[in-house]
Amino acid sequence: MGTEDGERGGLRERKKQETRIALSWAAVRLTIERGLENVRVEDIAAEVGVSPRTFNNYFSSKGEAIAARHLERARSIAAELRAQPASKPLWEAINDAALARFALGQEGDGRNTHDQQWIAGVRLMIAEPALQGEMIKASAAAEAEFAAAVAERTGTDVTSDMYPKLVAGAVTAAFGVAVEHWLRADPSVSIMTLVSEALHRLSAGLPAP
Amino acid sequence: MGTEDGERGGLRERKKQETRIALSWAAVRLTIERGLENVRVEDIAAEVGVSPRTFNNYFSSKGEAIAARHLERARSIAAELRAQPASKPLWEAINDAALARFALGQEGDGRNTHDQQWIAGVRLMIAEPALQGEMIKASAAAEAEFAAAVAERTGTDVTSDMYPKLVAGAVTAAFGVAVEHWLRADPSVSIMTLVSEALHRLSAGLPAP
DNA sequence: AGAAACATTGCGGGGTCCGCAAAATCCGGT
DNA sequence: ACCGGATTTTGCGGACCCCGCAATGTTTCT
Repeated sequence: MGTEDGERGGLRERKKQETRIALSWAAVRLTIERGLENVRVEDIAAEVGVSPRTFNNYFSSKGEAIAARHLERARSIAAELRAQPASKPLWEAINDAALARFALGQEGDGRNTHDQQWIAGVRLMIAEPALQGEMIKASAAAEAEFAAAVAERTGTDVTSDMYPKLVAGAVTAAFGVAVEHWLRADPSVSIMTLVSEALHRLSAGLPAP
Repeated sequence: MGTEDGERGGLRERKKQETRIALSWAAVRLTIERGLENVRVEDIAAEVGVSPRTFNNYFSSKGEAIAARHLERARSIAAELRAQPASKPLWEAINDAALARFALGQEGDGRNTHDQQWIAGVRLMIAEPALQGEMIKASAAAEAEFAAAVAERTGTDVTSDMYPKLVAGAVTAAFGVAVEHWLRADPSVSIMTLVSEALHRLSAGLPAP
């Protein structure tokens, strides 16, 4: 019978990704429940049904497993930027890409468990010092992709010109600030509003208010 | 005989700081020589003449010890910003503060061993993946101080207004990009030129070139 | 089906980091 | 100048993490 996988790359690759994501989510979930210090690699592996040794084949540390969720989210923003029509002005495209990806808890009516989990996860990464580094590192990784997208869009060169990385760095910082404020202060203001405001100020040259 | 310390806080505190700095430099030096994987905590402690256990009283990891140099440098920029006259416009003050602190290898004539060591240290932190996180984390820590300085100067509030953190984040990113380009590409261009250019672009709203 | 490629697992070791309690050192008052 | 409390340093022991290696499955290709 014909192989009816219908998916790219073969079944093997697919399963790997599933395991990877499952491990990552398990790490987040357990850490939210018990705190980072009370979660051993053994527990995470058990939750997914693999050996502890296998966990370390996927992630080189507990922290990396947790930050992997964040990394993927951040990456998707770069992808979204690439998906924006080339005719759009850069800052407008950035804004639209961000808004598309920061649409959280908007759809449906709060029944979106994964978003909830993710928000709790971000809170965690901000709170636990041991995770802050990992989250920042993940942001930096995504920043590189974002810079590449900006370079492509503006016809500049990532290696010879500072411009793309400058934009990527500033935008990443803006996202971070917006998210942090959103989590800390009143949740009444939507994250999207804050992100838009931050980006707008950036593109205006951050004049003193 | 009279205690002729002439320094603040007592002799004890002083010695602690010295040990701390000595450990940090030793960590940098050894890692440059042998690579991170070939340096154990034991070696660093031995170099300074303390027990391995003591090392961990000062730093909670090897990486932190190395990044401590970077952290101190970054902090000094925030301090420099505070030292700028309040009458100066914000962006001018930021630029001047940065230039004052990025004056490297300029003075004297290359006889400045500590600057050389530091440059090599930064190269290291950029190259070794295990150290990237630490360096970024240190940058983030300094960023908070920078934000406080900006808040003070602009009369904004760090907790309620995004502005100070936005500026701090963007500026930190700009420093990072400038340093990275300086290290990677031709060392002919001075770091100060690159920093100024990056800041100027930022304050102009990062228009596509 | 058979072989090659790849993933998972167990084992073992080097190393890090921390808590704890004893020894060494410093500081301030008399 | 000395003593008592406070602080630091140190050694020890333990829990855990992370990786290399080699054996053992499992998928993919021909």
